[in-house]
Amino acid sequence: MDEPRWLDERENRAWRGYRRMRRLLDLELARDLMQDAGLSEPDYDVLSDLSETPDQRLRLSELADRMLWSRSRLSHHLTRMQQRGLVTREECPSDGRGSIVALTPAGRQAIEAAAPGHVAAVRRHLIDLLTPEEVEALGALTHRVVNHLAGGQRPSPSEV
Amino acid sequence: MDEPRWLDERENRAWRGYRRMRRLLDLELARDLMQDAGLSEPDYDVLSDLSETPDQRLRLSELADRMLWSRSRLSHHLTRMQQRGLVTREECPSDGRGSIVALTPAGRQAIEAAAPGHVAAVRRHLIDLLTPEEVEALGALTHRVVNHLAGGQRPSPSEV
DNA sequence: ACCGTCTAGGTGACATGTCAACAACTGGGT
DNA sequence: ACCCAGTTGTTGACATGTCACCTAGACGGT
Repeated sequence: MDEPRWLDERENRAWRGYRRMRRLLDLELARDLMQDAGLSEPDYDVLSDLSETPDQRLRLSELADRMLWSRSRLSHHLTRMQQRGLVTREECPSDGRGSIVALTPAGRQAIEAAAPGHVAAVRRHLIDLLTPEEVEALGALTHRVVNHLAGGQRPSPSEV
Repeated sequence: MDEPRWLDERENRAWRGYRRMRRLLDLELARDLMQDAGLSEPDYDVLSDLSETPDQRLRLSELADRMLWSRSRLSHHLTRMQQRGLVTREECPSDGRGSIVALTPAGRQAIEAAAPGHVAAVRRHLIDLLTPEEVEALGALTHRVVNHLAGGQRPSPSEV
């Protein structure tokens, strides 16, 4: 094994900064979201993805793929959200194995109540702290990394 | 409540890209790390922080603060790592309540074996995909956000 | 129609993280 | 010397995520 190419000072700064930001931003956004909407981040993501869909409903596996979650994780999480009345499961007419996840009125209400505050928090703690050039750069760079990772032959969490 | 300022297209692209990258990068790095070193990311972080310290040992609360972990989480995790022989707990001479976490030889060996591959993975999936300007921008932007979040009166996870 | 194989989703056991409560100890004020 | 509020680290109960495995249904080849 050759001597590895360690990160230089600039690279290290970026890498550490990224990880620290990741952690702090997560804590902060999760805290805000829980306080003023009673939702966890995973809750919010599920509701958000469902609400963006024309019919407010999605096949479970379709939702799992969009979220980059395993089917198992999603199934467990849906069971909990279902018990809270935020979503329901319906039979899939075209596939007897399938299961369709649908937003309930309470779920719709929850995401609509939560969204403005959440977006405001994202602005306050991230977006509005950046220059337009930085927003642009962040968009470009993250998409490049995502394409690299998604394009590779890495199994998605549901295909393991 | 006024109509919130939703994210425009560019902002949305940055925000979604960030979250997607976050998730994919995490899966990939965790996978690699587990496969070729038998360590989880949290394991790696603990070992890494300890190994960077002059004496290979730290007060538990000091380590928790550096990692932005709650003391509880760290304590639980250390118990597991201790059972695997990667770290030990020592009494703190200056404070009877205190506990000092120290790297064992096996822990040192584990981090030294894991580090080259991990750094290579970070390069392969992130750093080497970016232009020098992007690395610089990522460093600058993340540090600004971190200062904003850490500077605010947000309680750290150990102070809740 | 009947296989054999694959896919969808669910389940239980277990690993990990969170939260509140606790005992042991510190350190300043009196 | 003594109190007492604050800090340190641990613990147990519980929430969440992961993994391996299972059943039911789909679907192509014969």
